[in-house]
Amino acid sequence: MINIPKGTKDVLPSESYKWHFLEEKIRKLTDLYGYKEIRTPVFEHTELFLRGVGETTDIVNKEMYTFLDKGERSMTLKPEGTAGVARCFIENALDNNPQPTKMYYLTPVFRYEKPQSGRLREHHQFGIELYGSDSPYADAEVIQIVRNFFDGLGIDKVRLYINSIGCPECRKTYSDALKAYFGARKEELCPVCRERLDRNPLRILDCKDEGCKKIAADAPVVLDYLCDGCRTHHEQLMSLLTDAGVEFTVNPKIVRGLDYYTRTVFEFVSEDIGSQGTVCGGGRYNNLVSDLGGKNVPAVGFGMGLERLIMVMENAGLSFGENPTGTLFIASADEESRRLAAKTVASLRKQGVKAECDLMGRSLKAQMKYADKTSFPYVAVIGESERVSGKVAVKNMADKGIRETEIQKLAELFI
RNA sequence: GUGGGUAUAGCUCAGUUGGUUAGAGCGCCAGAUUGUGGCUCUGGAGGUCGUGGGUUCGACUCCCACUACUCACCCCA
Repeated sequence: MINIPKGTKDVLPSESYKWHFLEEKIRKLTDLYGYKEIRTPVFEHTELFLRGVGETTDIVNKEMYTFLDKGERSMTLKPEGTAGVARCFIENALDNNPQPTKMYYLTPVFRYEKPQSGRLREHHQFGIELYGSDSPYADAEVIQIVRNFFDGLGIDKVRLYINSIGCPECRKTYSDALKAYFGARKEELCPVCRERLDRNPLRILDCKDEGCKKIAADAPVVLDYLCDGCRTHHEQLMSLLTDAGVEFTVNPKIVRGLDYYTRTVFEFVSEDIGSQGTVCGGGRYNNLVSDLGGKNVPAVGFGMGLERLIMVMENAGLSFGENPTGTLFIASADEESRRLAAKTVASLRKQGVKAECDLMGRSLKAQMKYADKTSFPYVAVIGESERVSGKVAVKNMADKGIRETEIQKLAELFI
């Protein structure tokens, strides 16, 4: 018995309609906002993520699915969606097109983590990538897409938190301030944070350790250290969100785990799905394209975890639409009639009617049970008398109503 | 990587201080007089009781190890 790899999930035939439902919503939503789908490979050169996501991040350090291919090249299954898009943008010189470039993706992503509720080794993300604009209007549009999407699904208990972590210049002064502040109280920090002090003091703000939390509460706030450009950007974004009626909470402690972020960062968090409550995370990454060797192209976007989104929706009892069923089941009353049933089904399908017949060699009664259990709304029985008369009764399974018609004209009832 | 919890049928679970052929409900399959579903009834299939050791006359039950699942930390979607 070979079972499923740790941290992965099968989507069973009885559940795939939920994914189709979301994917359909996503395609309509992105079309409404003018975003086109971009598809990039599931694996890339490892180097792309080292440079794109950042070598100090946990994702790159200990969570990547990296392997050597038969040509001894180091490849990595994508741990997030943005780096591949940036690579593609540069490689295809998409900045030569009218800007901005508005893209979305649906992709599996892979991280070697210890699985728990809401955290898998393979999960799926819907992401938005908006390249070419440094305007806060772009940040606002991207955030509004998420809120609009949630609204359309009936999700109301997911809260938006925003922050600005500045540009490399103001982040440096802030980082120095943090080092000074935490450095003075180094002994009180947890061991992990003592390590972080030198490499990435921003992350201390995010620590869940009670002692660290207390100290972090009075730490310098990044928003006080923003340069004029970054502060203006942040303020404009907030007023644009207010104009749009998008509620948000400024949380100076959100930092995010990917190095490429600049200025705006945001998270949409649910309280109801366990400790892994972030359904959507994103922000601005103005230096990613240039860091990867492209031109100086600013960008903003987000990634949304679809498994977590489904958890939120199931938790709230929200609808994924109907699981589609067939329309007409044609049962056969005897062996002689199977051929006519099969021929009739084939003809109906050509005319676009979702028709099925028995493939199990079952009795008529068992065929009826099957049609009932699989929720066919209509059933027709073909037997000796139907073969002779060429007419058939179509039964409505819900109200037992019967309609007579010629076998040849069955399709007319359903078109 | 660090902790806690749990492992008995496809699913949800019983299994009495260790004692013969391991049970239920649901689901699945087949029947309940000859061509009609839902309700009811009857029957059937399906488990090396997570794996490997140990204790014992005897282990699903007690002990150890391993593995898997799960929740939390870390991190993130």
